[in-house]
Amino acid sequence: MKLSVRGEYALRAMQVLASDYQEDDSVVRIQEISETQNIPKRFLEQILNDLKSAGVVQSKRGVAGGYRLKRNPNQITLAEIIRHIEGPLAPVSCVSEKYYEKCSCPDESRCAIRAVMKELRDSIVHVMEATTLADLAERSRALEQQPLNPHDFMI
Amino acid sequence: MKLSVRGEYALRAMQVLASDYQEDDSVVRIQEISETQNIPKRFLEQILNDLKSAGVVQSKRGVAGGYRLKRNPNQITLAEIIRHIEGPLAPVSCVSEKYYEKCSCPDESRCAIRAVMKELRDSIVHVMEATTLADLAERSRALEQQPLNPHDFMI
DNA sequence: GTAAACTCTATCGAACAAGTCAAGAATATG
DNA sequence: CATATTCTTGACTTGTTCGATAGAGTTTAC
Repeated sequence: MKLSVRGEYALRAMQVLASDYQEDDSVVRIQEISETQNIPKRFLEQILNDLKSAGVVQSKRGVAGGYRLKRNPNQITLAEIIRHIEGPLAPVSCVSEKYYEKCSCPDESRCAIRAVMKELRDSIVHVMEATTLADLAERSRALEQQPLNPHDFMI
Repeated sequence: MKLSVRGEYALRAMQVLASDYQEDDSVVRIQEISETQNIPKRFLEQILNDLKSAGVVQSKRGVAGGYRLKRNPNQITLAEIIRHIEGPLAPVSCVSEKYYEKCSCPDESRCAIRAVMKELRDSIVHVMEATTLADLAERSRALEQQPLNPHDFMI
């Protein structure tokens, strides 16, 4: 049920771009993201490139180059990012809406596990579609202004 | 966000044992599970063995041998099975209750992504802890009695 | 005692994940 | 125009996991 490191990096990078998003053409360098987020630069290059082909970000080359979101952060959901980087959100592909594949069980239409997995899928998709990069940026701003919460050290 | 095939097989096998569960010592042969569920027999052996060390099932050797649940199906949740076979249910380990690990982000306590992942974790855990093998067996019985639903062919 | 079943350990190939590298193309700036 | 800076592209490495197979051993019903 885990997100890959790749997917996690993608979300972190997109959050940076979202927080930096402005209507003009300002871009953020890979290196800057890499340094502030502790993400290996070469690896991040790949990820941003994927997201470029996916139409999530756009890039500008050369000295003052870098990356920026292609659309307004409130138009980009976490679901979209993860689907591009990781594939289906569904825990098993026989309940995936976008990447459906038949499974090996004897009768899919009467499979109780499948019914439960459908519920699970729905709740995962619900969270991921409901959250946009704009939400993320806003929450991030809110968290930055709060003092450190000692509770967070006690997980 | 996917379940491994191993985890899926584990759930399917446990569902069989749950449907067959009786208070006496009756067991189900590996081969029978393997055949009805289309699971490679040798592979299933490994999985059942894991679940035996985990205390979920018990085995009986010899001619009339096989496997059975060690506890009543209503005492075994899907969460328990998956945790033993796959590890953490949490999408990232920095929000896992049972397998917490620090992540590489600059400030975990103020990480907006982490906050969202926590919500996601909670909804996943909620579904998986709420569902027991007894629930699964019951739903399975209910589904078997229904006629085929044409809607299921239109996913 | 023997055949049927599980037990345990080892191994395998393929795929995938995470990360690295190098050579190339575009561009702002002096 | 030269150059340093930055993205681009694609290949490559290294380690791990996944799914599966194999074989020798153990237990038990009959």
